[in-house]
Amino acid sequence: MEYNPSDIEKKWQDFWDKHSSFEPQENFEKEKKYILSMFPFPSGRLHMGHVRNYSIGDAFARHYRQQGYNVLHPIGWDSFGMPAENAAIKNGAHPKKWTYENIDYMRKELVTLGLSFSKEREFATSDELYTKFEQGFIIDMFEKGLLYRKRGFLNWCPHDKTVLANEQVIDGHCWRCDTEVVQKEMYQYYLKISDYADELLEDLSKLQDGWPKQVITMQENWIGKSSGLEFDLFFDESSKEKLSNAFESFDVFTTRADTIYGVTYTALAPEHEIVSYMIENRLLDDETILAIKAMKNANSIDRQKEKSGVALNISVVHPLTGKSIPVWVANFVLMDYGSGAVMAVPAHDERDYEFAGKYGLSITPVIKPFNGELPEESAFTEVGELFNSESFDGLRSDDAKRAVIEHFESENIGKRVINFKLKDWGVSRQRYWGAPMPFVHCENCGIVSEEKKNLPIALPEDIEITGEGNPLEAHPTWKYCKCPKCARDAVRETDTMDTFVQSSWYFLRYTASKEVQQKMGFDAKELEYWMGVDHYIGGIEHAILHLLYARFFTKVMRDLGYINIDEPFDRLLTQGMVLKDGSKMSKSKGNTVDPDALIQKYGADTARVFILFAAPPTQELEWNDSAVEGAFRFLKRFNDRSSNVLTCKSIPQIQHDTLSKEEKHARKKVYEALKRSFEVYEERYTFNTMIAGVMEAMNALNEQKNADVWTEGYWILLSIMEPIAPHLCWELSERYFTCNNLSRQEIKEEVFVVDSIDMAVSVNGKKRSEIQVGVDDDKETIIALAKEAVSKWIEDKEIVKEIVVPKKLVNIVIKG
RNA sequence: GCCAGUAUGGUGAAAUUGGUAGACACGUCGGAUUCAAAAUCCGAUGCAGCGAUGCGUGCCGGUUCGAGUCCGGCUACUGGUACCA
Repeated sequence: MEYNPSDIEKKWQDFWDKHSSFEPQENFEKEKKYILSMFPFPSGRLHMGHVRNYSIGDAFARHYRQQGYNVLHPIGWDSFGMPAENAAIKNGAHPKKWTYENIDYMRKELVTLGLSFSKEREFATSDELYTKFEQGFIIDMFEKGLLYRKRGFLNWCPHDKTVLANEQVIDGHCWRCDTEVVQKEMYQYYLKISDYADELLEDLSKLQDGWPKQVITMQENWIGKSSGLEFDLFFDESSKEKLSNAFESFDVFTTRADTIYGVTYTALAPEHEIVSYMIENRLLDDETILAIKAMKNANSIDRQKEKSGVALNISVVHPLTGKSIPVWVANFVLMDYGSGAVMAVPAHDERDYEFAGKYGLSITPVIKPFNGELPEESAFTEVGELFNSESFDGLRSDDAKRAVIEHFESENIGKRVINFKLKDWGVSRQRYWGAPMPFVHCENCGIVSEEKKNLPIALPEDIEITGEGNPLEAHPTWKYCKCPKCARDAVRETDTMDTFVQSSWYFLRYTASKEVQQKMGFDAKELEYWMGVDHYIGGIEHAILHLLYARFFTKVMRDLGYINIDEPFDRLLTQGMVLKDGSKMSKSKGNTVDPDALIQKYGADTARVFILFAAPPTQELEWNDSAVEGAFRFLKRFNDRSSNVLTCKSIPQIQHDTLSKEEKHARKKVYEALKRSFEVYEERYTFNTMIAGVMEAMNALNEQKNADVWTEGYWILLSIMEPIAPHLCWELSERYFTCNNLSRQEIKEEVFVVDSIDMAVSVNGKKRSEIQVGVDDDKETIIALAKEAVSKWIEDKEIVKEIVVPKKLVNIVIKG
């Protein structure tokens, strides 16, 4: 029969829909698998990154269904966020209408891909029901003191009177009106992720077996725990006077206490309160003030690139030597790390060295290498021996760190502290299309959380989005309300939540069955059964922020008493980006390839086979139109050659030892493919090699004519391929096996038994020949055979060594 | 800048633990079939060389009997960098 993807794909999509084939079962006795692909933002159309993500996830889900598990494989929509507002600005579309129309379209696209998602668990994070439960959690966090307000700096466009996301700032200017962007200090809501820094770091060890090493390393570095010395630097008398005695000293933090005698200057962040004081009180000249403002307004990446600074013409006193140290402002000193001030030791820190070189500041080495000289053109940052350091001279720098901190502590002039790079999570946004922060500003009571019975606090729909100001702030009536505490007139919070808040608990929400969905966010029993997620699949670009926030949120939910797990994702597969023309395919770059056209031309099975075959999932995938054809031809061949298969209801029993060489080889290839498929799902995730194995088996089957071998081969191969190309496999499986083979298949070890082995023979590590040896041949026999095979290369040469690697190779080492 | 990756034929890639580099495909070339073409099937295909053989996993160096794999130093590209999601 001809391969006609559009017919069979429609047939099976209808069949699955009619039979609700992919709903999880309520049977909690059964072993479960929770397979989750990261949910999409409904940008309008699926892109290839989605196709890749969901093809991988669907392969897991279908595989584990075949293995007999109760599988939860849900999908939903990460539907709040900036692009909906951008669309409103551009086309005048209402964010809600735009979003839900996109969802309707994309849902159909998912169906045409044949993805085995549960239907009853689907939701969008912009659904009021979702907002309702989320606002409840946020109130709990606020009441527990995990949510607080403080001032923070935001990109501000003075013309549009609006806050800009980093991506909306282009070369320091507003994306819409090109006005120069300034940093404005405003009150923001923050979640205290820093309270969980230690646990987030420690629990990474629990994820070691299930998560990629690189993600764990990135998270470790992001959390950035370091131990060091914190101490005060006191101003000298004239500087104090200059500052009108408003400040006596400031805090600095260093991880290199051993270099304390090498301090030659000290640097403050441009946002430091002393700097602000000096600007406000006109203690600096105009040029200096402009330079500092420029530092503040530069983005965080540029600030770390080209170092710049200005002297404040004030000085502090070195705590041990009493020497005078000039105070500078430096762009690379960050206000939200440590205390926003550093002691600078140019001799032993790269950044300090570069800065000192640029501004002609003095460099005093205090650590020298154990052997050899100090480098002349760079900082010496390795472990060495102290000198120029009074009583600490001669200590190793790592011992000196301890000794110096102890000295500071005993003199009561400093202390050991632990610092984290991890900053608290700013969760408020001055935007419309997000979940409103459920708080009320009352003149009497301050900030008051809304009563849970009034949730959700839903968005008004009659708004205008122009890109200027905050639409909720501008709405004529929405924000006016009564204080939940004192009932007086009050004003609603107009900030909405970061969309990372929604994606931090959506995986919990999926565990809610239909019966509980209206009543609560999730049910404890259901959650206990389904969590944690067995395989979480998503882009590597989420390695830090989303995954860290989701881990944090899970721990907070635990401490609020909602759940009792520590980590949400047992195993993580980070897929590589789908690239086109060398860069990420994304809605913001507009370099997407449309999957619909691909499906229309070749069918979903081809799209899925291609995308899984083209590269291992963790690697980047550069788009290549021409390779799709090959995937299609493979499926066509797979379909055509099924004409060799006999109809049956169970796997044929075959006497292996009666078979010809080609028949034996074909069976071996088939079971090798099966073996590999198990490895792929459990450990390796390399679907490309799994498909290659199936292709090899197909090629081997084609070398022989035994109908039973063909039939057994298809029985197994259809089972392996079903998670990848489900429509064709169900079709063939129905035709020949009444679908009886779409289940767990057993490996038959007899096919792997061999009586001879091919070994390579190399001379000095260079392959020169091959030999065939018996399974039980001893080392001497093998070496003798090998020497004969390479006699040409070794005659008249002195043999130094003979190495035999069993079942692999023989290496003869000769002299000269 | 900082953190994390990646680099193998004309192309996508394979080589699971240091042990036969290039499996499986794409493409190209040749053949069969066809009035012809498409589709399909069969065969060849790392580079250089008629060949023997030599060279070959981004670059430079090292460890080892043996390195795509381990170590040191570079280069290029990609992701993240806290308001893109």
